[in-house]
Amino acid sequence: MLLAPRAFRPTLGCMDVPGILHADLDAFYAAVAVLEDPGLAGKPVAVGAGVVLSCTYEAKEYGVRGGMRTVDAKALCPNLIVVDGTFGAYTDYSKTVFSIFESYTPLVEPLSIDEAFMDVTGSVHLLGSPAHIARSIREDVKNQTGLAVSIGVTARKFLSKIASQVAKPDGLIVVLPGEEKAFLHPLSASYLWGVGPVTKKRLNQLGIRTIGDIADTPLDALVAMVGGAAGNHLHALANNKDSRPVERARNAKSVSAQSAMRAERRSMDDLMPVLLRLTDRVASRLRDKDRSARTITVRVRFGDLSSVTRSETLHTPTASTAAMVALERRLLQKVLDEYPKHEITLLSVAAAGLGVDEPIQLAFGVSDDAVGGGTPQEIASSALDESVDELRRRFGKDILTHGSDLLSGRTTHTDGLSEVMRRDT
DNA sequence: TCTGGGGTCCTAGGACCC
DNA sequence: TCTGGGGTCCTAGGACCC
Repeated sequence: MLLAPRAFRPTLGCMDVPGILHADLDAFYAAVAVLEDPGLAGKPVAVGAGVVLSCTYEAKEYGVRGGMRTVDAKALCPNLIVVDGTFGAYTDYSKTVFSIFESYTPLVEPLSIDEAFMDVTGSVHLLGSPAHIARSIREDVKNQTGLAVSIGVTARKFLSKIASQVAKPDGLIVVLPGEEKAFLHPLSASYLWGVGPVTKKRLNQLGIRTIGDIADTPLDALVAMVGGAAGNHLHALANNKDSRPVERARNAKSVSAQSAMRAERRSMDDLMPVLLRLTDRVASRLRDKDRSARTITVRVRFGDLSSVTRSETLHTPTASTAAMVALERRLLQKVLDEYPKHEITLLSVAAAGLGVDEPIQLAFGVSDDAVGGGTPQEIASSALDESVDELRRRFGKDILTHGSDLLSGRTTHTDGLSEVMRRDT
């Protein structure tokens, strides 16, 4: 089923062409490490401190895998060269690769730093068949960066992603219409997006091993096994149904930071510096993007790897380190009180319910009524003065001291606001 | 087999409102 | 006052992905 990429066939109509590509850089971090230090070429190399983020195919031959502890990887492969993953070249390579993608179609959907979907259906009449385009992209990436990229070409997103996995390393697989199920059904169920260790085990217990087995299982039986959403999802994919379009980058829905630590019982005093550091990371990333968050979550992982989360949703979004830390401290205190003896191995904070920064919404939200003409800036300014007065009336406090920050879209005022609203509830 | 950090989505129960 | 139905929001936990 491994098809050689075909030559450009102008007779093939657009509608018949499988026009969705999934491109995945091979062993990205490790490959970049080798490019940055050519002395590493041909050697078993792993990138990562503590755990293996990525490793070369030479290392994979020894059984080294991503996610492994580096000490375990060394045990498998004594010659393994471990490179600290902190050098900053990754994003440069990634940018170059994505700009190559975008030179073939504007419809590029990034999945991560080293992976993307592309819909090239609209480029076919200019650039040739999708298979031809894929081959061309692989050459461009190789020539301009030295990296190998594997590509799957089919008519559906999930299928192209599977095809690129099967194509690795440094390969190209094209699955033509009509041949999808023949390609898909013999593959292990774990190739499907959404089948991880737990679901795989559950399916195996019922004798379901391949994607074809899933396709042959009645939908209601599948739903009974793995739940409504997952059951419907897997059943559809196994039958080659996936109508999701390729979409350009979406905005993130949450921002988080975490820090692992030695298993030890820790007090609030021990944890506060960590909490502050993590929160500052999250809050400043929010501010950089001019966004703010409503739901703040604290997660604690214990020595036995179980974990608990505590969260709270504010009335008003915030991007202030101080406001977030104050809330997180309360949530963390709850956990410490509830689990007085547990050792703690990880602390994580997350901010979700992200909105565009509130000052902008506030300004234009009230500018419709009660405001006369003027420049946009003037309209926004008088609208803001009104809202500020309204808030002062409601809360009876001088909570908004940064009027100019409001206008400039900074978040300072939301800090005071959310703190007042929190006390209020 | 549990070793890091950053994410998404789903489920299920409870509170609350109409 | 009790009961029922329907909808939304919040919280907590879990699976999965790169």
